[in-house]
Amino acid sequence: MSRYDPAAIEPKWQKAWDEALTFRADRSQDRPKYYVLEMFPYPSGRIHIGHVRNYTMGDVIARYKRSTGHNVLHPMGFDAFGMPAENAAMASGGHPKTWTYDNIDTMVDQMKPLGFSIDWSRMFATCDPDYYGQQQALFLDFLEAGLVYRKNAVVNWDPVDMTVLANEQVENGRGWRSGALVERRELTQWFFRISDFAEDLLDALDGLDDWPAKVKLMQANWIGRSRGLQFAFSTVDAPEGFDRIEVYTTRPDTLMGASFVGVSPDHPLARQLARDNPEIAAFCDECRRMGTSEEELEKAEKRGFDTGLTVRHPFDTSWELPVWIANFILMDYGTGAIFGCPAHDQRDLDFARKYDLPVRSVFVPAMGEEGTFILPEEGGPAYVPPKPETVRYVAGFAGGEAQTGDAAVEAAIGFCEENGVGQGVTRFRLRDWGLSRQRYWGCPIPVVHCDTCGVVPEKKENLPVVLPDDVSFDVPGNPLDRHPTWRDVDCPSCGAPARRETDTMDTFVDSSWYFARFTAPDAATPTDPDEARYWMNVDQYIGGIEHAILHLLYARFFARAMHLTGHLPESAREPFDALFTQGMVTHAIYRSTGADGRPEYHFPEAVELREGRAFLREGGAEVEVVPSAKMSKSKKNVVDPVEIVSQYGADTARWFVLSDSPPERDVEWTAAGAEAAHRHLARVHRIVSEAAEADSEARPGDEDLLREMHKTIHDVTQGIESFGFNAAIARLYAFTATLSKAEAGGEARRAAARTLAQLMSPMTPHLSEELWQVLGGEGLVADAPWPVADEAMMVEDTVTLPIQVNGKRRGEIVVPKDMAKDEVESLALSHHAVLKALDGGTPKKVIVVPGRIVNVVL
RNA sequence: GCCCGCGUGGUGGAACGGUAGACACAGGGGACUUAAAAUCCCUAGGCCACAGCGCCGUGCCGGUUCGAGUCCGGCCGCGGGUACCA
Repeated sequence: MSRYDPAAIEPKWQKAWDEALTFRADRSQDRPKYYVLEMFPYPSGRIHIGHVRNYTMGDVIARYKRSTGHNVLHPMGFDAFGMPAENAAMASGGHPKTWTYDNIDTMVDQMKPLGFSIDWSRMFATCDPDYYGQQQALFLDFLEAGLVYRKNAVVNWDPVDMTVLANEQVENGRGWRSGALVERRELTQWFFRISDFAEDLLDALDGLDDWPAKVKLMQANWIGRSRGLQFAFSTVDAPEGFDRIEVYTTRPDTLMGASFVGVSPDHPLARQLARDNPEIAAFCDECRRMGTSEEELEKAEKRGFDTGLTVRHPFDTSWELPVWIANFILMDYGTGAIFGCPAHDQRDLDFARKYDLPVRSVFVPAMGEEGTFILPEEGGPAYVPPKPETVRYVAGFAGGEAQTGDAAVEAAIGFCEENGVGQGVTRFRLRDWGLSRQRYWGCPIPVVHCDTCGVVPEKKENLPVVLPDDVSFDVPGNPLDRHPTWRDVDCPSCGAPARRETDTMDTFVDSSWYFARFTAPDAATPTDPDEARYWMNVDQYIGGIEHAILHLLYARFFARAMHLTGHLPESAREPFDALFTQGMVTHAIYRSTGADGRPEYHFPEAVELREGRAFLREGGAEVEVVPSAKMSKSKKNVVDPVEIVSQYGADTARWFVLSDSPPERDVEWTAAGAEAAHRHLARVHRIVSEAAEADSEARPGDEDLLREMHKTIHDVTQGIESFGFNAAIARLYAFTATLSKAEAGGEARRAAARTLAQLMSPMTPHLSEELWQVLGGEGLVADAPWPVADEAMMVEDTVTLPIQVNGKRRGEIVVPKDMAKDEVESLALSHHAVLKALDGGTPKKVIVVPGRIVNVVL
């Protein structure tokens, strides 16, 4: 009997699958199709243990679906454009292209030994001119369909490096390289009209039954449908053209609590005033000296500037409100102007207290619920109850005195419409998607700027517009902008000399349609209608929760836009039927304090674990253990999958990343856990090999073993179907133990062993092929039909029922499975623990849940 | 700040509202061995009068229920997202 040797068996079976083209996505047979997709990786350089977990989950599904008779599409590619390649070029002088393709080569070499059932013939990278050329064709079609337009938008501008910064490149309001204070600068940029689809993107969430509820909720909140009132305040003594200030509010019922009007520093009125008031100009400039991220804006100290102007309250023209410019009002949302009601908005209250503006409550808690309520005007916090809650209006103007916020809002809108004060409108928080990036390593936007014709789309026959190779990164900024010749082209319309657009596309564009391209990666058009109709939708999409909003929303928009432009069928407007979001792989951090008092981190290899404590191998000093931290190179708590595979084999790595944690949660990688997984696989190898050689006599334990086998088939199948991989694996551990201890004959043990090998095959495909062969299975286990549990074989005759007294467990009884309820009840009542608790009395109530529990209530 | 999650033994975790701690790691004890490794077996939430039909226990406080880790409300801590990181 040979010992378990993954180094020998894994390459052997990978070769066998390759030669048989086992995992080619093939639609020649008339079977149902199944498309499983894991979010493709960014080619950072090396695969990460998190990738292993992500792709193993997809692989389990892919292999399982193959064995249940599906034509499976399971592709892989690379999300290859983006900033890290340019950063690497700046740091070490290479070229983003070489850096990226070298990384892809390395990562493919690292992924293949893991034995994923991927159709590698479909692989592409988004930086392949063939892929981005098709993306440019999509852009032109979207442009023609009116789905793209240009407008001004603000970016983070580094005034020293003279370059645009990403939000993550802004640290505490300063450029990460130059350290200069970041400014906001306006540029003309391209936008996708995603907001036109806001309602549809929101409503269609209801149909996504196999998406996590939390993701749908996050998307719904992001899209943010709100019902409110749009109206105008008329101004007093304002500059010409500013007779009215349009505002939008979701709480028109609080109009009588208005205490000021606020406008964004980017509001036209603020800009107009800044022209001849240097103080206002200075204030607005200061507000603009801030990053563009919502987080930064929201967390910044709320500041304002009194313009000296006033507006009249719409219900009482003698009531004047001051107009302030405030740094927390976004020009992008609503009309860029609000009215502040400090009593019912904490932010407005903070603002009012800071600048000594009036506070006036509009409503108070409903009768009988006041408790220790303190009015905001008397020092209490802003009173902001949920809108469905009933409150009592003390300064209402529409609807009853006691009503819910929702009812009051509707009544207020109705009142305002009747009196010509404003209109009820539905708005969305979702903004159009700005896709322009002032960077080199991205998909060029295929348009030309001509002095006579304006913005002219490139002709499709001239696609792809290819990135030039001869660029340098020795100075900051976009190399396309300073390239000597690349910009110079003839206008596609009039033929006169013109300039190419040098902005490239947001990398989210690249990842918004790759799933469609996988269905026909070599097609001469973005998709092949026939292939798309067959393979779409993605039946199961798997990826990180960090993509819950942006990537998934953009992809949903793209699928709609691709349908409108004829690239996807109607049925693929919602491209991902089921979504699963997996957790991270974490690892302990080993930390000590260096001579300079700063933390020093140590690689796991440098540390020895004894009795739960950690010591340096070198010198033996004890180090601190910080458990379950996100892996990061700087903290030195990374685990290299290549190391794990060479040490234990791919099957061990695959088995372990699935075994210890539910897939949606984080999993902590521990060396001891991997070791144990490996020992278990070796044990399985030995037990199965023994079973293969056992004699063929029938034994009394046969029936027990086979019943356990059918129960295992049932549980493991359920586990895989419901993403309960860890539970499926726990079941397989138990069944292995049962098999090893079984007093069963050779035939039963071989049947059990064959089933075990098969049930493990999605997780440990190489070992399973090997065992399948040892047991004389026909062909490849990868091609064998999935076993089906025989329900009749699973039935147990008796069941153990816990007996509770007042909800506390006091004993248990073993009864026939189908015993009548009253019989169970009388049996339970004669249980000694119950008799003692009753002490001669009678129970108030006896609850019998058949097959579950008995609860005696005294 | 705002939106969304998560919190259970020494550790990772299991548990259709129904026996809390399955399965595994680390620990303890034992078998085999000249010895070790490997393998196998047993044990294992805490507390106590140390073994009982005992008490306590799923981040904290309160509620619903015959029964709550699970549902509801409020807090605390950690993580993800926050529109130019992917």
